[in-house]
Amino acid sequence: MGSDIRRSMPLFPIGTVMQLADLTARQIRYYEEHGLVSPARTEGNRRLFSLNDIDKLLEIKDLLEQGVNMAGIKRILGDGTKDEAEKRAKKPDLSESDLKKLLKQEMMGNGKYSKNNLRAGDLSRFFR
Amino acid sequence: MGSDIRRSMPLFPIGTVMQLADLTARQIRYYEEHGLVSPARTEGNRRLFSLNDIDKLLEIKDLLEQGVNMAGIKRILGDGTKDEAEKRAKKPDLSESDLKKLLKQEMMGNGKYSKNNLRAGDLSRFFR
DNA sequence: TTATTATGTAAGAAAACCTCACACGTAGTT
DNA sequence: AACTACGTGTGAGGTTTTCTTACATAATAA
Repeated sequence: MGSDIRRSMPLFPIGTVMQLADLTARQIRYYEEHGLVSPARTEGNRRLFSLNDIDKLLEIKDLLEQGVNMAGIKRILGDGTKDEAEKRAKKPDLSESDLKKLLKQEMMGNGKYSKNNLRAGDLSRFFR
Repeated sequence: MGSDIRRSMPLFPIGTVMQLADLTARQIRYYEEHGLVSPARTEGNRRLFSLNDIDKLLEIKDLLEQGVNMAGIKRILGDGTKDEAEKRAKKPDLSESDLKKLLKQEMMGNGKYSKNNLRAGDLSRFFR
């Protein structure tokens, strides 16, 4: 549908995203570094995030809080590439060993996080 | 409804608004100076606009393009005050003379504007 | 002509953001 | 215990963006 372009429109600077997702700039840049999000850039090289980006950041946060590490999140959410075709192609689902590792980690979920501003998926219903 | 708080949430820096509404920073600040919009501010005094603010800016732009001047726009849209009660109280509708002036101006609509990124009201359906 | 209106533009300062780079706590490994 | 890897904190130094203030200008109104 056409709302995809709206949801993928680069609108928010990192400061706004920090507040909306309750993440530090360091965290957000780190996730980008790992290819999980690929915010657009202004002419002056400032990051501009879309609603989709923010949704993804919330999912990342969620998974991290559940004990999943970067590698696991990459397998689950895929990289920030917009190429859907490639995304499908490169989806050999989790391997046995990967799955075991993930389950092992989720098993021992640590509860060291608390004040969430937004939960994953919330942004889907954020506007209108 | 509850989406009011979402639509009035301060999210966008002036740069983003400039692009969305196709207005210069000067214009936006000028309209604020006249009390037509009242964007929130960051701790560091940067303006943060809400979706409602942007909608209003688009309406202002629209009216200006139709030849209505600031005074007229103030009467039509009211100031940026969130006080709805006051807004209703101070609505003696347009006076005869005001109306005549406005109509006269709208009559001779000048067509010196062209590349609109968004039209007034568009943002209402912008998300989701 | 002169005043007003809406906008352009420039200067100087401050906030926000950028990219490194290094530090640190925790957890797992040797 | 010592070492390593991971996710994040923090600081330095630099660039971009935004801020206020002030003056200029084209078009309209008086």
